[in-house]
Amino acid sequence: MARMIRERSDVLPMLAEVFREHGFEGASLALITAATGLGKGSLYHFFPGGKEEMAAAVLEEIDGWFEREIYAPLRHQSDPVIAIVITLGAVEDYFRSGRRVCLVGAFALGETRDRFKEGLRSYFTRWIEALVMALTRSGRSDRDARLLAEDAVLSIQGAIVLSRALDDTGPFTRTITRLRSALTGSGQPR
Amino acid sequence: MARMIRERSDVLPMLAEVFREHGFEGASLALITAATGLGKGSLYHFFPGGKEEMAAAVLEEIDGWFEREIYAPLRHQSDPVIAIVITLGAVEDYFRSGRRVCLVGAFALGETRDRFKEGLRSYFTRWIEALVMALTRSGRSDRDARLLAEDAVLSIQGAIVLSRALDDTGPFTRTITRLRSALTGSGQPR
DNA sequence: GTCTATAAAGCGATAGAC
DNA sequence: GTCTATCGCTTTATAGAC
Repeated sequence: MARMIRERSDVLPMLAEVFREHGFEGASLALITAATGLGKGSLYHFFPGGKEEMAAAVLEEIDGWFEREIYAPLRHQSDPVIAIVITLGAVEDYFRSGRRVCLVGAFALGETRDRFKEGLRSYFTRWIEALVMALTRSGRSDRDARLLAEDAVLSIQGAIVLSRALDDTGPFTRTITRLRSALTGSGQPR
Repeated sequence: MARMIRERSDVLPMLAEVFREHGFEGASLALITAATGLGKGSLYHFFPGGKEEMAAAVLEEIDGWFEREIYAPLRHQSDPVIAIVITLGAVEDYFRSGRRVCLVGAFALGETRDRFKEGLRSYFTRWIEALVMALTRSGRSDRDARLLAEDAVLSIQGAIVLSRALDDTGPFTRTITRLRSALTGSGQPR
């Protein structure tokens, strides 16, 4: 009977999954209480601002995860090529090879875009900037690094869309493979 | 006073825009009546199946547009390279350089995915197959054509996501530029 | 074919007991 | 901190007048 939830952060992963699967509008309080096991009372105790605060908290946690697991290694790990390969693998796991939606990307397509504007912009620009840093450290020109980084981030988003539409992880895994070679090679063809 | 709407197809473009801007769940009948100027009575007269039938009809119209303007030229136009360049331009216009969401892509991310499963799959596979046909006709190997086509379609989807998140058409237009060169070149670097 | 009125259900959010 | 009960509003959908 003892509820295992003492902190807000304990429910964030479950919350995130509901938003990912149903979107912001689709994630009803009914679905959220079912997924978290928490009544509305508890939910509003942790998130007085309601659904909007829940979604904002989820975005913040996602942001923290990417900062820690992806951006920081890309920026600071001594060998930038190793950092690229490792974080590409982490991204593949995180998105379950395209089976799992990127909440930030999904929010960018919906009317949620304006509501969480700054969070979305920051998530993508910091990802791109971290990649640019790794790529320039690995010897690329600024211009090359920038184009490559933007293409990598957008390709991952598109790969999720396509893999989900086709219900096939192929597009996502092939994209990761292509990026591994494109980002670590010295600029040759695919 | 004379209402200008005599056929179902007259409302489809307005309907499509509402679904694009608000998603399936977010597109309430209230928003739809406002956007189309039609009362619920008329709406249910044209679409007895309600919102689901409206969305299905919109998807079908989108499918028809792409079949006509994109897939058919890629498959049959005498010069495949010209077909690629022309359809890339049409795609750029259609998505307003990334300002306009791809409804099919957005549906693939949401819970709408299962509801419209066949439509989504068909839209993307036919796009990819048509591109494969143009690329092989232009002299690519089957393997090359397939990888290139999948990458092109998914890059366009990702470019929309990123352009919307950053509120900047740059990623989208750069992606079209990159694809123009990657799909019409003979396989060199970017 | 279009409208208004209305039904029935679900929504997010709040209050208050415990 | 968690629950249930409830409010007020919006939702989809239907009925029936015109």
